[in-house]
Amino acid sequence: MGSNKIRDIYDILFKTFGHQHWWPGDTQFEIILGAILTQNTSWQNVEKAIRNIKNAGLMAAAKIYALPEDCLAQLIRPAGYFNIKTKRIKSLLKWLFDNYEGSLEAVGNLSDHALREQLLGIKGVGRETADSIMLYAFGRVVFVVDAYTARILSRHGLIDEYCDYEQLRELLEGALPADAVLFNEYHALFVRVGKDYCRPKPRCADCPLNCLPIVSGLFEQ
DNA sequence: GACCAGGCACATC
DNA sequence: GATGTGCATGGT
Repeated sequence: MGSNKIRDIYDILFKTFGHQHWWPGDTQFEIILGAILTQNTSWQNVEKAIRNIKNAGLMAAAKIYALPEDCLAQLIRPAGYFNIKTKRIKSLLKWLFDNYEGSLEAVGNLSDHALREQLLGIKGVGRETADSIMLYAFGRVVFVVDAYTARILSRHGLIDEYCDYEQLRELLEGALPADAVLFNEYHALFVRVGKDYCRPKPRCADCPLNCLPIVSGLFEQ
């Protein structure tokens, strides 16, 4: 029930938008950094922060770990919430260096379950950030749920908008073949159509998913 | 000038 | 367990 619709939505999105080439990042470390920087923040702003770090020649775990907090905060300023994100990045790096000598390769030896538990234990890494790191930095078969996922599926009447994160993740993982490449593409496509059309105030004209009848029922005054 | 963005932790009830 | 709030820059 509903699983065919979930596949149908994927097909429409992929036909409309094609490959999204996610995650936009050159290295495993850059992906992880981006996962924290993009929390409740547009990728456009994150790119500025990443560029600052690269221009300073600091895009490496050990270099960021050694950097004073106020320096890091200034570099990532364009990404917003820069004081909090500085602490989150530092806490992730402290975990990485305290437990794995700074080696992401060593982290990669953890089982899916252990990796997720470890990531969720880091202050500043919640479920979406952990799952983004799992999927996009480590290629684990985890569906990354975000605000767009919930909004889009709820506007198609497939879920309650305030559906629990884990329930929604299980729904998607159950409706789709367990394939990291597919999960990668689908999450990126949700973000793509969400940004363009499925905003809090919907912009349904020309949206390829065409949930206008449902949405107008929900939002008309 | 509002609205919004690829969340999360923490306080309070 | 559910709900509310602070965190902050930058594009539309």
